[in-house]
Amino acid sequence: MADAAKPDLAHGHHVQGHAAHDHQGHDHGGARAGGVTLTRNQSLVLGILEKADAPVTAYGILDALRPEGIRAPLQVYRALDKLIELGVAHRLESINAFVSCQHDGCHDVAGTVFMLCEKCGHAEEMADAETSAHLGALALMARFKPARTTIEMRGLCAACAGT
Amino acid sequence: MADAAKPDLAHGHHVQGHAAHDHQGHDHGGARAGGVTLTRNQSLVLGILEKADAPVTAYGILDALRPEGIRAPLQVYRALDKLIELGVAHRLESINAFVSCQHDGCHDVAGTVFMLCEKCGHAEEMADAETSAHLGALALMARFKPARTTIEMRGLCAACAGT
DNA sequence: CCCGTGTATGTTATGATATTACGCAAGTCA
DNA sequence: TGACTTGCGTAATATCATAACATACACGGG
Repeated sequence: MADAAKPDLAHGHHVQGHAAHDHQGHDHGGARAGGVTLTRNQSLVLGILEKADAPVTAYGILDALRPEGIRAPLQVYRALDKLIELGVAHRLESINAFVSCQHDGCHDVAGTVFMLCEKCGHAEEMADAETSAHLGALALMARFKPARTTIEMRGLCAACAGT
Repeated sequence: MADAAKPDLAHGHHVQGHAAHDHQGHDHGGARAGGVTLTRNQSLVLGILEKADAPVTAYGILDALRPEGIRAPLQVYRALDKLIELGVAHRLESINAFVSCQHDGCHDVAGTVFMLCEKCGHAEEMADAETSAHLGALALMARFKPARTTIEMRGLCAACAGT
């Protein structure tokens, strides 16, 4: 475990503007001024996602972090779960990959739309309030209580379509 | 199933109202009056999907069809690919499962919305033209050329939410 | 102070989902 | 006939995800 057993203060990543259950045991000594301080693993995983210019698979993250001492899929999946719960990362269901949130406050919006280019792999995230509203209305009509909503379009991005 | 193992000419399943490439080699003797006659494997797989009252995974289908002689995942996946291409089945990306189309002409509509109950497993399919239009507009703005669109809401259905 | 609780960690093993590679059979069509 | 296409069958493998178990640390109550 190299140096992972040593919680040497501050992990670099902090998450702000998050209005969920403000309950965080074990904050590893980070400053956490109104936000949440990520643990080492969470910070490492988020770092990979932010550095990447396209979605990354869990095993891709794992491989990227092996030098950092990450060895098992679970370590990655657990960090991802947390990051997603915090709203700073998203899971792309249709391609089994993950991206960091491109906005700041996605946790609030349920109508997050992804456009995934099948040629270059680029993922573009957008929030569309209207679509969100329509889906909400649709759910209401069906008396369905949505917890998580996935909207993903796969196709060709502007660059790859040559438009 | 019980009586499903008897392929006495005609595979039982025919698909109609489909406007795709009307090209079908190898039709196994089925009548095919304006539609498409499915092959034995495709018909078996579609049968499972139609009989189920919830989405079924590929391996679930495989297990269900072992008595019919289906032995390998690939046999199922190939049939599913074709059924999806024909528009008579859908893949639910967020739960890695498959359903038969609940309407008749889904192949035309890009705005197919699924509501997946996480408690009872029920999948409700609806077509929402407005959502579809909004997403289309969004794509147009981004100059994105969508090929396939996934819209899935997970949560609780009316019955399970106790509303 | 000690202990229960909650969260995070690390490891091993396994389960679940999906595809690649190869060869064969049968229909279509020039 | 021979090239082409579609579907089928099998084996092996690749990819994605979780279960089960044990340890560590912070917090707060008794």
